[in-house]
Amino acid sequence: MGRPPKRSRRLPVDCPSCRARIDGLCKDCAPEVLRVMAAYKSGNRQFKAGEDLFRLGERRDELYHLVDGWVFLYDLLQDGRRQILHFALPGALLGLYSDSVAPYGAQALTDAAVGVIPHTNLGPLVEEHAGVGLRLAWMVWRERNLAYEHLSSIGRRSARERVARSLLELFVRYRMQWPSYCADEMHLPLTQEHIADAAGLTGVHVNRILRELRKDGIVEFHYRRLRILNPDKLFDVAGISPLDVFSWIGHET
Amino acid sequence: MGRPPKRSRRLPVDCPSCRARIDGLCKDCAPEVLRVMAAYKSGNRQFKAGEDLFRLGERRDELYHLVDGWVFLYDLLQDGRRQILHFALPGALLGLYSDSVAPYGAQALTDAAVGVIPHTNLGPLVEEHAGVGLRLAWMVWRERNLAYEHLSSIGRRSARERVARSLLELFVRYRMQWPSYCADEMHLPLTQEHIADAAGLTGVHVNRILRELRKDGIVEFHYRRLRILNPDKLFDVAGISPLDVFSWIGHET
DNA sequence: CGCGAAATTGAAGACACTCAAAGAGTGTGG
DNA sequence: CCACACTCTTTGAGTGTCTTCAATTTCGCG
Repeated sequence: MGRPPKRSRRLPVDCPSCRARIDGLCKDCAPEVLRVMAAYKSGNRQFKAGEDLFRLGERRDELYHLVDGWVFLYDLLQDGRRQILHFALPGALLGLYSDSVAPYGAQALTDAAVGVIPHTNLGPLVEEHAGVGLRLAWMVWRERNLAYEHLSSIGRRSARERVARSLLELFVRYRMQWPSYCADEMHLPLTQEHIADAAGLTGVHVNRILRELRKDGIVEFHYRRLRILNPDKLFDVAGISPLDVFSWIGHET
Repeated sequence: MGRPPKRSRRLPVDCPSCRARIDGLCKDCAPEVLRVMAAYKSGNRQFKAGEDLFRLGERRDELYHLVDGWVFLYDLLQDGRRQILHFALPGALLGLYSDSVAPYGAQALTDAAVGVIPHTNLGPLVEEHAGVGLRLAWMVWRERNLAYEHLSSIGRRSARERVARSLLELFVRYRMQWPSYCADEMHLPLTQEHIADAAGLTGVHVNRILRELRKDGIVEFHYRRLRILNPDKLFDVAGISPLDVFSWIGHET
């Protein structure tokens, strides 16, 4: 089974054991910095699966540091069409800068836990540890690059390529969270509709594409279980070079 | 005529007169900070229209601060399909972080001028002026948001909506560069093919959409001349609230 | 076991694409 | 200054991918 060992969704009490250290703001931080970061947090917060962390157009004066669970960012048009912009994994920064209106919503796919940092603390935090500002910029920059790739996928690729790319991205990024874990299968807490809304397609059509991919022995995604049958072919169908994945996970190349 | 007064494309000699102060790294900086920033520059550089600032997959160890001219970022697939990711205006940061491979190319649409900041200077710069790190993060964050809106447009909107949105965005963002300037017409240094590649459509289809929009008296775009005939209707067709534009230009709402 | 949400399949139609050719505009060199 | 070459734009006809609508089946959960 690809399912990771069952963990409670409670927030870790202290930063040193926090999973956001794998890829979040605190990655590679000296323990001393961790203590400082903790000082700038105003608290923690839990969300249930399906719950909105914040909605389109809401005001927020805090930054969420996702510590556990899956969250997706989405845009909603007047008539109900939905576009999923990003799937956020632990370590992601979900809030906003400055006291402005949210240009997108954020919804929990699983139970989720976040650390809360008020915006007003951001200035002083960066003042005290200049490296954090750069780290912040770097994280946002990586998200922007992911958005750009996503753009390229939706704008210029066929449905088959798009679906393949979505699954591949999710698989690779998830696997980075569990470096020691190794399997061709995982629990992916999405419906086909989520994939469709991320890929700019309809649920019906995603279903047909998945049928093809399954028939071709490339990948299976069925009731929240994702299994990679033929990785090489998957990269091929997605039109992606294995080298590209380094940019998803923040490696230097 | 909407054409701005003819300016030479030479780089300003000193920061205080640089146009990147309108919306770039240096916006709202104290004069003292400007002097410091200048100290971290390694020099300036010029590019001709049509020239690549850098190509997909190239390595760069410097950051470009666009000072004058239009540049677009693009992705290129194996088979030649092109996706335009972003149109950059003066003030934009074009380089990369860290010594990594460029995930996209950048090409000048007009003659362009940039200030060059080596990556190795970034750490020390931020060390000296912590605010710059935050400003950096904020700029990238805004670009990410623009990418998200773009994503939503391509993924969920009709060709008509997409083209309208592209033109509207370019018009509004350009106008911000010339706050005192006011006209319903501008020189837009793009072909219909550029619009198509940005909107995820073909040039032929963009042409048909433009014909419709012209016939409906909403907007004209013909041989690099853009004219807004009916702003209200344009917002309407683009499916955009006038309030949304604030996020494009970096205003607080 | 039975209910609701998600997945699956079919048939018909729409929107955008491809291919192809002609017309308009721009720039260059004679 | 005009002519030629080139790029960009425009238009038509036919095609294909993806959508829409609707019905049925499967799955997870109480």
